[in-house]
Amino acid sequence: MQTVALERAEDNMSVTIKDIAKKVGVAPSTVSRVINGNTVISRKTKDRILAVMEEMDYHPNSLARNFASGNTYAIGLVIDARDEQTFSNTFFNRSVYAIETVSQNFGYSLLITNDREEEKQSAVEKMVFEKKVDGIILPSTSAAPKLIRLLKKQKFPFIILGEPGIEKAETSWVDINNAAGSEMAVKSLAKTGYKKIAFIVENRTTVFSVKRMEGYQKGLSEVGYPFKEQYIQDCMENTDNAFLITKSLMDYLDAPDAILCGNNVIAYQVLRALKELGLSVPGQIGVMTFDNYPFAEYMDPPLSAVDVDTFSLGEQAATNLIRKIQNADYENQQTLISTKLLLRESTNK
Amino acid sequence: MQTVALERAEDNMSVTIKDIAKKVGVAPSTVSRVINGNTVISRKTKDRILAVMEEMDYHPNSLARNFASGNTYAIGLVIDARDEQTFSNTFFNRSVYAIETVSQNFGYSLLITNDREEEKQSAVEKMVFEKKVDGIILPSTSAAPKLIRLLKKQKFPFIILGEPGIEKAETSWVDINNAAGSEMAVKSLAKTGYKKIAFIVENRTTVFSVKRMEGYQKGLSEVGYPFKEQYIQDCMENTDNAFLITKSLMDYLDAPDAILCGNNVIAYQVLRALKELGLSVPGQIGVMTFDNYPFAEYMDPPLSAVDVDTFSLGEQAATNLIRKIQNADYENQQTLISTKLLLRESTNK
DNA sequence: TTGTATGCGTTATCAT
DNA sequence: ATGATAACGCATACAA
Repeated sequence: MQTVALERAEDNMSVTIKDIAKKVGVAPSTVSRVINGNTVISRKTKDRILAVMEEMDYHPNSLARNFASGNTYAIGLVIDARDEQTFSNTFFNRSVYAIETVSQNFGYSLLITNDREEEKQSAVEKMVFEKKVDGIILPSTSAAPKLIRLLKKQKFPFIILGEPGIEKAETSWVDINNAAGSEMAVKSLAKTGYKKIAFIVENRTTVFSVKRMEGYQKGLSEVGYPFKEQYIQDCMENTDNAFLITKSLMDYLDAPDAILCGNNVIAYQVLRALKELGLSVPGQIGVMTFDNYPFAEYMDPPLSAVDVDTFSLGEQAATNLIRKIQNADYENQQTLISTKLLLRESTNK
Repeated sequence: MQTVALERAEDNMSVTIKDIAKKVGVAPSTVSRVINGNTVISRKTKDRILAVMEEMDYHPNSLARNFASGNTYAIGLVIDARDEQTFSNTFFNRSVYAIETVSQNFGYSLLITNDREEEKQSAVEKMVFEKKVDGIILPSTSAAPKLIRLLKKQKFPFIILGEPGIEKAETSWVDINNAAGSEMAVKSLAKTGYKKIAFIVENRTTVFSVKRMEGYQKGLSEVGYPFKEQYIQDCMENTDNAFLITKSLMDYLDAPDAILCGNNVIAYQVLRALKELGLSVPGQIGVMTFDNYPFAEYMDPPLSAVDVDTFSLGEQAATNLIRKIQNADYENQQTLISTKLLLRESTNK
């Protein structure tokens, strides 16, 4: 009869396993077993229970479930709130999308927290102490030594998004293979015939930037090009600087014939500067950029790009984390996601 | 003594209010009352309890708290997964940032879910049925009649992000004042001296697009300009089309002298097309765009823009939702966020 | 102001 | 394969 369900609904009381049990004539524990499905139940009772659950419009109360089991079935994603930009970062957001997708597939909720300092403890520490999630994904910029220490001490599952500056071998992390990315960029440019390749980076300090510079140098040496200090230029976090940097780069006696850019905005400024100088791309100078979004292919000319698969990045991170949650002995793992080269007009010699 | 805390830690068992109570020599309920702070407790016992909590490194178990109280202290943000773009949408992401900020301030966690269809019920319905959150924020694109009906029937707190197509008056929602936005754009262009203003929209179907077109027409009539059908052009969701659209627009005998664009990418294509046609901006034709990110100010020339404050959007949504959660009688509310005009070179007559 | 007792809905540990 | 029952940690109604 639908009546019971309706009465419940009117009273605004939820149907519980007890109600199901009573109606079917079994013990609540039997109903619980059916729900969890990890015990063998006779086909007959199982079917009857399922039918009644359907009939009474039963939905397990996750609050009670979590409490009884001690799991939250949620993972936490930490956002580095020191710059609001994170959320505006398209690449990061593809990762978030991937993380959400994987979580949902595994039956986990995704909880997002900005890593701000509160009165005494950070929001992240709070998540851990109060058991709000079963594990966390941490951007490397938020992976402070203190936090890492806490997580390890509590044996709290976590994975770092981006190669960390510390404890590289004693933590799990996932990153883009930045070194390989710029190496393949240099090699491709060289193969096309460019001889003097400059690199304009966002900064020289972050791990990913350092890796990219290493890969750049490695690429040069592998194709037998000399490394020139002044061919690496630093925007110092202000991409507007790329405009003037380009102009002065092209002022050198020994000016480059190709420029590799750390991101799309830098590339945009480089193109503007070259245009002002009356230099044709790719005729007189080649331009290649990291990141294939959002404007790379709309630029004039369309930009060749080192494409970075941030979906995979998030996917790997989430998958690894959930494995760790479900298996405490799961070993630490470091993963590098390969980059891909998208050749477009801007490097067509 | 630290000993107890240490033993606990070694056993990997958490300190509970019972432990605190025993140590202090009070009843667990007294400890509970101190934690929740809504009962009057004698200064003396309160201080002793707080001291011991500190000493034993106590942290309330949110699983137990939530279960006992019946609240999750979490709000759900639904993402429209039908396009992965949502996450890549900078404007949307500013809203997310705001929502997270407000939630955290009120002590709520933020849970993000893609609105995909699962076996039988959507992820959103699941959140509601299984009491995973206390309320949800729903993009208007996900506000299907079926879901709205469910939410209302369950008296489940929710708020819609973007003016919904249905039940406008019987739901709470927050949106950008799109109509006023294009109206002020038209008026500003007219005031500058532009006489024939075209409008290239993403589509003609979504509520926000319809509102913008209404505002555009209202603006025209207020400044006494005639409305011409062919001055409204539709990209049909493919912004690349804006390139060809612009070319054919300028082919008319009665070609426009200003173009208002639905977003940055459209504006970029418009600029490209005008450049190819050898038309100077703003000399021969003015260009203005909705949205001030990310490239509007870097364009050549820098683009005037209707700036849309998506941070406020999210802030309002979250604030209203939490009020609703905390006060069941809180009345439905419809909020429109004002737009702002950023005048740059592209409309300098 | 504080203590006692009960219950929240489920899982898990014994039984049988 | 299933039943009975004890937890889980906290909030709260009722007593005192």
